[in-house]
Amino acid sequence: MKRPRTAPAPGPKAAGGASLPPLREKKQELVRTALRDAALDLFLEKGFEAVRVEEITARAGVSRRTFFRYFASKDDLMAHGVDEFREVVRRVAEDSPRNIRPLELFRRTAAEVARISAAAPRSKDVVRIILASPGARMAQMTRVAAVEDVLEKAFRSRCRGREERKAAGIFAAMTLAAVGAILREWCLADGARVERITEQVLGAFERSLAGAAGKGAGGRCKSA
Amino acid sequence: MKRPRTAPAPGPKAAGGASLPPLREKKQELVRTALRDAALDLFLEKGFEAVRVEEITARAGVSRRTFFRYFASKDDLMAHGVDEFREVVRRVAEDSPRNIRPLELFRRTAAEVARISAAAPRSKDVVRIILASPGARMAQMTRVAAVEDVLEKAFRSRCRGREERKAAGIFAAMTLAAVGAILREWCLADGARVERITEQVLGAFERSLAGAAGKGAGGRCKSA
DNA sequence: ATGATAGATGGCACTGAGTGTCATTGTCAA
DNA sequence: TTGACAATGACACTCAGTGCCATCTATCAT
Repeated sequence: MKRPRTAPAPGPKAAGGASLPPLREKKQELVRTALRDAALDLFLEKGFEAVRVEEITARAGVSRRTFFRYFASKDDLMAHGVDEFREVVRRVAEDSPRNIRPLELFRRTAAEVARISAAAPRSKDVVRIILASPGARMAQMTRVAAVEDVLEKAFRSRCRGREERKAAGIFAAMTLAAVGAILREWCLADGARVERITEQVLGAFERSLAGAAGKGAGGRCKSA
Repeated sequence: MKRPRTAPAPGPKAAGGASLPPLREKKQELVRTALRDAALDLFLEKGFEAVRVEEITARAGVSRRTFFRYFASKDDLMAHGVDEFREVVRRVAEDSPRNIRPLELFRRTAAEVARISAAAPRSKDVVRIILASPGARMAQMTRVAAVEDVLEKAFRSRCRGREERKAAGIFAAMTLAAVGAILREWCLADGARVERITEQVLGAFERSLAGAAGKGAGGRCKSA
């Protein structure tokens, strides 16, 4: 559990876009990736929960204290890049016509977030770790929840009535779950492109939603 | 974060359904509810993250060590009764005709889980705490994830093709998100019955899904 | 170049969650 | 009553996370 006692942390200049001397920034990035690579390797070897911060820092060659200047917590390592999803989500919502149906916004957002996720460094390793360790899954979800709130707002503005806005949260959760399903299949499928998997999963979902007979294997039509 | 170092814990006879002498069981239940009530009150007063276990045990009149014999963690307090959802989900799936569409199973499961949740002791307080404290929300999600896995299996058996089964996870997440939305509205709505809120939210969602003009307020028909 | 400055690191001590162990107390059944 | 066993409290311990400060190093003005 997070214990947000007081201030954020002194640490490296927070990487907050602000201009920073070149060599310093280079070194920061070096330490950050060393830490992250060491951690991901260890998570793959021993499972997320079995790895202590001390082991990570030992492998990366920095002190325990320095670790917490780069990452807020062990969980934070699993959430790398998740924060930028907030912007992605906002952008997709803005770029989409104002009057598309929620289901269409769902499709676009899920596809885009999945695309970005898959392109991130060591993305398959991250998925593998999450599939293997419940703790890692939780660490992810903690961060993803913040994205869900932004997503919910986006969906709210696409729902017509006051009543229907209450369902925006369901669309938001659907979207993130779809991303999860896509990434999982993409990780298991041997070398397929994300775009293909995305169409496959999203298509399957929409067919199941409609209840119409799909073109897929074993698709018997059975009226409810 | 959970650190599952070794064994579960010695503690009270684990409440595992096994027959236990009457007086012992009574006392256990007394301590458990004292602990839970004290915790919930404190969470409402100060927010989930600001409450230390020590404060809870002080108010309940037991030692710190005893707390961890009744609850695995502070988070565990927020997940009271969530575990039984697994059984509820299984039961709903079994009681439903084999050939209903996933969307119908979604509706039935969400409605039933929401009904059970609302009937739990102090359920509105729990929702209130979750709405106020991000940490409490996470604590819930951690446990709910286990239910999601059971739910996913249930949905998988309702999806026709091998391809469509890949979408089962999306239905599972949808369902739990719907429960969350229902409970939130139920908590905000003044004294309305859960059943009414359930119909409202689920109906709104399905209308939004179809994109057809609903009967609800402000439902203009707008073709995409 | 050189020295002042600001940022980065490491070490240490501290809080708080969670766990193992054991002596003590209380309940139950014979 | 007494022996077996469950529950409790006290203590010590591990590990995550944080504040503080001394030290080191890159940057920049002179």
